[in-house]
Amino acid sequence: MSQTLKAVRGTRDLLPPETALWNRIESTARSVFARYNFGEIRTPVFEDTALFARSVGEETDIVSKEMYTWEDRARAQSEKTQTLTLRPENTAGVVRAYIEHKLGETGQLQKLYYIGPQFRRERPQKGRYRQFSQIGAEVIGPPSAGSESPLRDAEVLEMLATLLDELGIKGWTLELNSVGSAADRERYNQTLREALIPLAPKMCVDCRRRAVTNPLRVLDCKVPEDQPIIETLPRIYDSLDEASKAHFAAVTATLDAAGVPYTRNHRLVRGLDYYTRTTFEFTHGGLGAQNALLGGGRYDGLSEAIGGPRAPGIGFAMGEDRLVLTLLAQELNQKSAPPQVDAYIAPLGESLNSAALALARELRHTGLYIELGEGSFRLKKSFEAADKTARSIVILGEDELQSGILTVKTFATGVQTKVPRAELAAFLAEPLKG
RNA sequence: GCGGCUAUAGUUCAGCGGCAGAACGCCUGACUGUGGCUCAGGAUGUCGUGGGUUCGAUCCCCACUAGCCGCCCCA
Repeated sequence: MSQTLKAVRGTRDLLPPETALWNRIESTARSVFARYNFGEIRTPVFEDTALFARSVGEETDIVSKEMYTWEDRARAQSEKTQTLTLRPENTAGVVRAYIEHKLGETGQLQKLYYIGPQFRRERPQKGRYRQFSQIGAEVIGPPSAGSESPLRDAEVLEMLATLLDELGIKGWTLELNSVGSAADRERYNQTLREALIPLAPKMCVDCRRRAVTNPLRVLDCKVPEDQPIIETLPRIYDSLDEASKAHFAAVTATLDAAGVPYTRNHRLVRGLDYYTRTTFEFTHGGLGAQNALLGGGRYDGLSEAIGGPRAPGIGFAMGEDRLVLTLLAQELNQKSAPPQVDAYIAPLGESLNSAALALARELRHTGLYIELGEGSFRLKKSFEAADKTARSIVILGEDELQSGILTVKTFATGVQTKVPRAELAAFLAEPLKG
């Protein structure tokens, strides 16, 4: 019994016409990033495992159980084996590249974006795949370049609001919080742990476990009965030092001035260890449990954590798969787009096939979108095929070839006319006719 | 990693312990160089994979695989 080979669990093929939507999303993102003076960075799909362990955090689920990791065998005795990992996210790779290429030495703020596949070995669900694509950007640089300024946070958030609007995402929400410095966070963790000692026994089993293992995660609990208790817990804002409070106030004031709507979410504590101060999520209903379109935040200590110079930064990662799902759901109610193909060339008889390709070549060189039929088709079949794929049909029979005057029928109007070959391209290029 | 639901035509899905079904799509013709609307006809398939029960399994049971939903976590 031969097994048919299939895409492995959690991976999938993207086919037309959906790939057109992916391209639209990516070109929109590139266009917005360019206007904000971001340049593209492309880092390797795999990296030394230590990079992720030291940046994302040894204890996070991502690193402890979701990475695709393998031992790269040595090819020579002098070569050491290395433990490699398919990147589970891209910020670590970008910061590694920033350090490796000494971009901090330029003294300039680095504004970098990426679009590409990431890999996590999670249980697949709708909007969650083992190979998934993220669109992300990072603003990073030495403090002297202004990399710590709350203006940078606000600008990134304002850019994201612009991007989601230009993509046509309706009804997004920006949720904003601050987790403070690494020290603030540790202090809060301790405060929370203590506050939970008397409360945890009244909460769900997961919270009882989290109260000990990872108190911050209690804030994410969705069990309705636990909500009143969670509301009484200390808020992270009260554990922030004055500088972090001031930073957060400046971010919100700048957003207010720019007219970017947001809601404060005291419970928004992100899972990756490297986040400091500002953290945020843009969410959208209709994605089920995977309601986050994108998430991000500031990571002022990340560069140093992986052996680089001080290089504060802020960035985000957007789930491209989820953008596609959201846009597809929105477009369900809209009528399908008209065919992009300008004309379908129908040769009448196989002897006209070569003349048809020559004509198609001529028209395509003018920039027209042309589909080429097949001379063995009966004209009726050519019409049926043309009507499904193109806005018009160009009939190429012996008469047309001899006279140089082609027969063109426009489907939208049903009008059929004779057009000299020299005028054909111009005729087809007019939207109302072609 | 855990729990629940699901798997039948290209697609969306019915179905039943005893010949494999519908709609849409596809093909052919009515119409020999004219599509859409209509009418007539046609083909859809290892019923996810492997085992078991049974005279007989697409149906019942088990395992596996995959998808969906939730948990964990996260984009």
